[in-house]
Amino acid sequence: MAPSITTTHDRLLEAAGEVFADAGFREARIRDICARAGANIAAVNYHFGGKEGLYRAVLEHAECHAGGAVALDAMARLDPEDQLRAFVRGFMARMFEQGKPAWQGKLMVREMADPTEALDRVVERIIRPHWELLVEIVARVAGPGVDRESVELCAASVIGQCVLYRNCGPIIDRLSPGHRQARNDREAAQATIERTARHIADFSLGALAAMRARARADGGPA
Amino acid sequence: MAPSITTTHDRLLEAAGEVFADAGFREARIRDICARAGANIAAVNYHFGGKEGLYRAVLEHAECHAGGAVALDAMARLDPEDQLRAFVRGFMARMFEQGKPAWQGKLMVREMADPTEALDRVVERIIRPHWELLVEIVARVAGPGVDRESVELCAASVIGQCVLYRNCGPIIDRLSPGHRQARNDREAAQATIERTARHIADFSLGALAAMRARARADGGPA
DNA sequence: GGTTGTTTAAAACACCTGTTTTACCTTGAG
DNA sequence: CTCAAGGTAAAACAGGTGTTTTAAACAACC
Repeated sequence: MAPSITTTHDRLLEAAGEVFADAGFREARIRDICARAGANIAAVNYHFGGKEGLYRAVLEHAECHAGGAVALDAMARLDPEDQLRAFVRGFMARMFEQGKPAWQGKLMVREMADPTEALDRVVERIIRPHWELLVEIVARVAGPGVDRESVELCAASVIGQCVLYRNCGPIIDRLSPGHRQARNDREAAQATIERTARHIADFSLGALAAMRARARADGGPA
Repeated sequence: MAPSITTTHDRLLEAAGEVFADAGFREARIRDICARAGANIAAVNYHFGGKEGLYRAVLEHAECHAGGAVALDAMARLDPEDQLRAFVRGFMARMFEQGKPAWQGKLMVREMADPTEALDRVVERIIRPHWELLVEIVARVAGPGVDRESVELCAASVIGQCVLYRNCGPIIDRLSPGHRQARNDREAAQATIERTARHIADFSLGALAAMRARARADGGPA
């Protein structure tokens, strides 16, 4: 990181965002963060009171830069099906992209795999908005005949498919070599993500269509 | 653990199995393992050469007790659809059950979330057999018109849905309170697992049916 | 210009965790 | 009984990590 543009406080925040997003809270080393920020180790304690304080600050910072991802309005004109496609694509992108906008997604997934003290805050501020949006979309796709519990199970199914690729990359690479995510080739990686997102959306839409049809068959004539 | 029934070597292996399965390799503390085994800390190094050696020994031990879970033969008489249901139910059970038979499943999922040096071994000896079986089942359900890559993506979708509930329990509890997994009430937990497994199987079967229909529509007339 | 409060830097600290050492105990053969 | 070998126990060790201390550099103000 360029140590010239901002204050130590801000450089620390920036560097911590990257490191926490990539390594998670526990595996992140504050010596590493400080090295990237060109700051002294004691600076973390001085400015943020400790590693946890720094993590909380990064979360707050990430919340501000949430962007318009969690906006149903932006997709209001789309079919529910296309809304789901857009959601999955956006969700996947957030998990794999590089740069600041992706922090939120990565931190979210990290907190899923390995919760910290800040779990409640992360759930309420970051995860729940995404979740509510997805549930809303799934409910529309599934149609009115499907009860809330089933809708939530379906939403969880969608999330599960997405998260797998983030958390189990090494195993997927070994099991399904053709799917190897070219880590260095940005374009190839992007294409793989795109393809995977399309599969997840299609898979889920197929499932939801079946569920809708079944609900109609069950509930309609009754 | 009862320190009376076996040798220190075996008690250590037993205790390590539990702790590694529940906490994962990194989070497991050998002091904790030794306490459960009623053994001295130095015993780990004496008998297994270190924490990693102990982990490898546990894996070997778990491989022997694989049981007949990875047997397509046992389900040969079922429809492919019921084979998938059986697979999902068995997979979920392995991840959540308590006791020795569940080690393998838990270690497998742990290695997914947080790989160790033994990843290659775990993949080849434990994960791949399950994977090949699942791919085989999915291929049958999807029918001959679906290519291998799509089948593998679908298999990954199934696994992703299952693994989510193991790795993201705390978040699911918070997002979907109705689904709360009663940790202490064995029966309620069992019922929840059963219900979730049924959902995952139905969801996936719906998706695969749609995919099969589409493949037939695309490929048949062509 | 001196003083005061803020920020930075280097080192030391305390804690946790896997490992090693050292001595002791138990056992079984000769 | 003696002694050698394998196993066990307690303590010390070494490496890494977050934190604290101490002093120095800097900036703003009277």
